[in-house]
Amino acid sequence: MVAAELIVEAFEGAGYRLTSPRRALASLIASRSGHFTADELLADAQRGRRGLGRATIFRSLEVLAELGAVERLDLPSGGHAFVACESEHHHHVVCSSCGRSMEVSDHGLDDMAGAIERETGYRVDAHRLELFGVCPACRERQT
Amino acid sequence: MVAAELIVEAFEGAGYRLTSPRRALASLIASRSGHFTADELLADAQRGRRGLGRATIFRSLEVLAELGAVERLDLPSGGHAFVACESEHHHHVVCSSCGRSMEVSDHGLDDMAGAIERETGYRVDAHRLELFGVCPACRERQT
DNA sequence: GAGGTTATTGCGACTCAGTCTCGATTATTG
DNA sequence: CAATAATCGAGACTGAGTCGCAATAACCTC
Repeated sequence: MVAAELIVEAFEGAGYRLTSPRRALASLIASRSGHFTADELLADAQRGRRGLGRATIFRSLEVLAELGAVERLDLPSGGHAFVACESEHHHHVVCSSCGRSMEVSDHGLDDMAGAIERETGYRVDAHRLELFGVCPACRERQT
Repeated sequence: MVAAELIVEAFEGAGYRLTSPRRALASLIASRSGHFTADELLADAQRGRRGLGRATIFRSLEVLAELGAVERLDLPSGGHAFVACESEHHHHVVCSSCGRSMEVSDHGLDDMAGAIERETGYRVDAHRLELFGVCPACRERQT
């Protein structure tokens, strides 16, 4: 859950026009906790009878991902989802039961990347770490 | 690059029938270094005029992924690819220039997962780490 | 505030990966 | 060798994501 303004500002700050579809999208994203797929947003948009086109959603999500306001996740199922982000470089733990996610800080992953560079000779440019598990609330409910 | 036998044995050991399409697939995979997509294998199969059906390739790859003989990668582009694996739990560095990949060992990722569990309260069941960069050979070629 | 410029939108057609169905085939077991 | 059950291949199908294009609307300038 992230304030809609953060997303609006991301567009604005990067020189994109502030259109009403983009505002609508921002508030849709803000109203979601946890991760969401493009199609979920599309469904939300139609339910709230705001006319948000399919293509627009995909295009905006792509822009937001580039700007770092949103991150694309690869679910274990092979599907794609998104999460809204606040901080710079980070990773997510996502709950496989309720879909909610939390950001986690880097925890020495950079050191690890360094060790791997030395070990393999590769120059490591990018990494992706995704953690899947069960959040405290769901754990409690399970027991 | 992995011996075709390893893959054949994976099928065999898990009680799957040893059919000729599966053998063919094993040798196609073995003949590849680096990662490959299902469609690349399909193309290979047709070029070598072995009749391997599309569905069969997907099905077998799925089985192999379950058996751990192959791992599914999510490329930064959003596409999916596979790599043949030898060892148990590990991760890959993949070269964004030539596609070749290497396995890397765990390097304290488990400790990290533990730290994250303590920090967030999540129980972490699975993680995925993918590293992208440039391999030594390609680095040399670049300069 | 009007007007021009240009980004953005939405629609629908399209692509492409991956899945499903089902009749035909074939590895295994005895 | 026959029976059985897994597997195969072809093609129809699905669903995510993209593209082209004409219509619209932000933003800038005056």
